[in-house]
Amino acid sequence: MDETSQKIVDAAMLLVRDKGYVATTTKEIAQVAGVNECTLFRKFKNKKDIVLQGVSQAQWRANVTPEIFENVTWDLQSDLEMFMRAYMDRMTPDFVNLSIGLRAPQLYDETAPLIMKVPQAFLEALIGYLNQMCEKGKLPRMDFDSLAMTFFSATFGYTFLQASFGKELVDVGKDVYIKNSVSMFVKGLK
Amino acid sequence: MDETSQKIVDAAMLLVRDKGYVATTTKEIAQVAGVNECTLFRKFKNKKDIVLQGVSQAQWRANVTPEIFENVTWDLQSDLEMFMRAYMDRMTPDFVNLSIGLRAPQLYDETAPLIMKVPQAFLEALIGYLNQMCEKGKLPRMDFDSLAMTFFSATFGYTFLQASFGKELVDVGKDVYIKNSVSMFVKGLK
DNA sequence: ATAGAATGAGAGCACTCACTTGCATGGAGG
DNA sequence: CCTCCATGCAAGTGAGTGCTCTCATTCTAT
Repeated sequence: MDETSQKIVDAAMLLVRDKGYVATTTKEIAQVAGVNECTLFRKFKNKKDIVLQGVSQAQWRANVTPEIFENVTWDLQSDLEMFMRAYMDRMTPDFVNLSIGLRAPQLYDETAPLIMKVPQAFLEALIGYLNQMCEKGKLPRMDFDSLAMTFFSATFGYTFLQASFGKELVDVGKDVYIKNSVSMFVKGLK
Repeated sequence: MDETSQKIVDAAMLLVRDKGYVATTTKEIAQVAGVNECTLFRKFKNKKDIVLQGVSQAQWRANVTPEIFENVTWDLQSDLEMFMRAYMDRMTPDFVNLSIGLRAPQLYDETAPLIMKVPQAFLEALIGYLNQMCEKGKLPRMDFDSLAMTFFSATFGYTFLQASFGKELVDVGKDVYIKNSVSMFVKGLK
């Protein structure tokens, strides 16, 4: 992807994050990208195409990829903290808002599989990890699919709620949240 | 609120749920409500006003009110299950989608305090409950703000993820999820 | 130096948007 | 019977919308 196209994609994603897909106009994308409006349609088929190119780039999915969950130490507490922190450090409020801005019915069918890559990377890594911990004899056999879903929901839920309501809802900082919730999970998994 | 106005509000909320606020047109609201378009502007100031009236009604906030968390039995496992189930039974995918459709920047400043009533009702009830359980000597003293946030995040996160991705993500049914996650919480809280 | 590709400028297309206006109609209450 | 109020109807407002067209300009590679 050439430089101009990338500038256009970046501008589009910023605007979708701030105002949602429908409210984002091609005129404004061009303006933010610093190009003429008709250049958009020389490089891309239409407005939707621009955004679709964006979501397909890992950098616009907060770089949450399977690799970031690889550095495990086989200590349950510190590994679960690493999982949660790896997600939260990348999935900033900006990216939460972007993924909401992408939920317009006009594109959700096509963006959903890409957006889903993010939770999938987390869940597959975590389920794999728990199974290996079980094989190592460090965990009893349990319903790891269900428990991984609980742990990810707790991670995702906090991230989303903080991005949406901030401290107005409950003033619990990230570090405190990670520490307390992980240690409860560890106790609950034994 | 007279019958015609309520029909208009209801139609507007359905459309916002399905297509988002920006993509919802006044022409379509009128059509779904079965009234003439100009009647909308006789009853309400503008399009935004219609939706704002909607969010202010409890029935359009899934009827998640503090009262639904009152029937506690002071048994930790069954009470936590009741909390989670009371939320999930009401907060259907339709309502999840509605609250996303309401997140347009044009109204979010005004809708956020109303949407926030839902998580607030859950969290305040749960924090109060945990403190009382502590006073009764059934729980050790812990950081209940943080732990309640974990439990609500796990509840909200699952609800939201199921509404967004369904079984494609992880095929864990509601009953299994509630049972497994609550029993892990109970172990973790002791 | 020159050809070819990329881009800008500007006008314009058909269409939709939220919202308004003027007038006709119908039904309920005195 | 008459009045009044709610609503329907049709037309129209001006301001966008995504997208296209033509033509001029700039840059780069040979």
